[in-house]
Amino acid sequence: MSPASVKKRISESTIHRLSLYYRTLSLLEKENYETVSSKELAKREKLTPAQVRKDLSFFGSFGTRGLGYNVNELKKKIETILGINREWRVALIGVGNIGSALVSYKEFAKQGFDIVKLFDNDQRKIGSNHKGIIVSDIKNLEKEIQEANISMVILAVPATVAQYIVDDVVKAGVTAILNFAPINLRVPPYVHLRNENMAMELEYLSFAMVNNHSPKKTK
Amino acid sequence: MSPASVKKRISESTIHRLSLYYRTLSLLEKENYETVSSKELAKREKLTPAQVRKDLSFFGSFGTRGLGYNVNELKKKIETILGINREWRVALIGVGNIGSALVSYKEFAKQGFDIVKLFDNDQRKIGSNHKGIIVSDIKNLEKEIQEANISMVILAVPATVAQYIVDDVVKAGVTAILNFAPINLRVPPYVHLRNENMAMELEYLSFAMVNNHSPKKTK
DNA sequence: TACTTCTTGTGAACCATTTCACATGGCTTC
DNA sequence: GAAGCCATGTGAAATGGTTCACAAGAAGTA
Ligand SMILES: NC(=O)c1ccc[n+]([C@@H]2O[C@H](COP(=O)([O-])OP(=O)(O)OC[C@H]3O[C@@H](n4cnc5c(N)ncnc54)[C@H](O)[C@@H]3O)[C@@H](O)[C@H]2O)c1
Ligand SMILES: NC(=O)c1ccc[n+]([C@@H]2O[C@H](COP(=O)([O-])OP(=O)(O)OC[C@H]3O[C@@H](n4cnc5c(N)ncnc54)[C@H](O)[C@@H]3O)[C@@H](O)[C@H]2O)c1
Repeated sequence: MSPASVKKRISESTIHRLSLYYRTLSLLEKENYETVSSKELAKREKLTPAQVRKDLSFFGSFGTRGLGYNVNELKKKIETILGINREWRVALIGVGNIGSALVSYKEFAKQGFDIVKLFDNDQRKIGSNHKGIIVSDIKNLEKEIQEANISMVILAVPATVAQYIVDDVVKAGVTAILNFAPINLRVPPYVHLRNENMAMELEYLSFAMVNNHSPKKTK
Repeated sequence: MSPASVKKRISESTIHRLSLYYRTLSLLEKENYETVSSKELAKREKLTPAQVRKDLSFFGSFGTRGLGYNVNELKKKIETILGINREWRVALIGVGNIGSALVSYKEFAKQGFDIVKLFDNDQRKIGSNHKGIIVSDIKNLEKEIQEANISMVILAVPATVAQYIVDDVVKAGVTAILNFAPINLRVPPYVHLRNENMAMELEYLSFAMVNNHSPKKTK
């Protein structure tokens, strides 16, 4: 048993798998499963039961020997671990092709990621209404981010301007950024940055095809 | 020296890093760099020089001792390794929010990923024109995929129908799929499947914020 | 209560990836 | 053409992640 207070380095893979478990547990809940074993969970994710148990064991012991895990209980535990048992106030910057798609996506809000602010620099877009949110002028970024109590930013602007905007976003006090621009952004060490890079996934597929690379897992 | 013919298990991380090197080499080329050292490349990717050299060494020896790598030459080598020195004919299924964004994205074509077919089942979308491509009826999927010589599919349909469509796509002979639906798809072992899951990245950020998790690298 | 069955939680073993460290060899200068 | 410099390429060591294997606990049965 390792309580949450004990600092241990949790690997990126473990966190990603927790996301997968979470999604599957939501499904199992809908299918009215009461309990689930590491074996069953593993089967659904194409992992080993030991992997599932080890992942969970980093955060505590949530199961019952001989029985498995209570679906609803484990789901709530993972929500707490991932920090999605709360609202995250998110701003989206760059209401273009990909930005608009993301605003329309309702699943984010269901998981606690509430897009409450939109920013752009295009006069035709500023003031327009997207899913009930009025697009703000990027000029007011710092002020409005602070007023709206934003803690995460989704960045969907052209790569050429991404670094400038990130600098402003960091100045405004935001410490978590999901970036869609295909560029290496510089941020201070205390800022959490993730890059979403679709071209990279296509390139991986291309490599796999050319080399007949048998994949072990799908990310 | 390990020639391309020698089969060796290359890790997913290595392939992803090759994508990063590729992007940086393209930039360096524009900045008129003639050569680049593993040190410089590593600095730009926030990796170690040894990591860069080891990654490349799996595929051959492309550098010159004392000098570094020729930028243009290495870029071409990586293009060959990744299999992006050719055209991939891609079909996109589901011309909704995210699908439309992807069709408009010109960078894919620049890297050899040519979206040449669109499919949907919505009568209002079938027959409409997106960036010069007429949306086809999903009913004709198999026939049109084969006629158009498609080898990759981008799937941007609701999770509820994704498995049915994947089954048809596989039947049509496609062996590479990039899936945006948040669901575990079943495919035969010879089909390459990658999942793009944005919620997972937000959840990672959430975890990192809550746990003050210092990231080592950004994916 | 004793016995069987089932599945967790976890050190230890195993395997993969990253980093180290240095011999090697090309390039330049004198 | 010898010497010095520099950065590659790569075995070996170190680190990190996954799987094994089993003790132990919970539930059901008799
Ligand atoms: N569209 C895709 O499918 C796709 C796929 C992968 C990556 N991306 C990346 O995502 C980013 C956005 O792509 P897109 O296709 O949505 O582009 P887009 O041009 O449609 O949208 C960019 C938006 O950013 C806004 N913008 C530009 N400069 C700005 C500034 N200084 N401040 C505020 N807003 C500004 C523009 O007005 C526009 O609304 C790009 O970096 C692109 O490379 C897009
Ligand atoms: N929009 C986003 O930002 C976003 C983010 C992450 C993941 N996703 C995922 O991407 C997928 C698409 O999302 P979206 O927001 O673009 O949804 P959407 O509803 O806008 O688009 C889905 C498209 O698929 C088409 N479709 C539905 N059933 C079909 C069928 N049987 N055959 C062919 N076409 C069919 C619809 O007509 C529609 O055009 C979903 O699985 C969603 O969960 C979307």
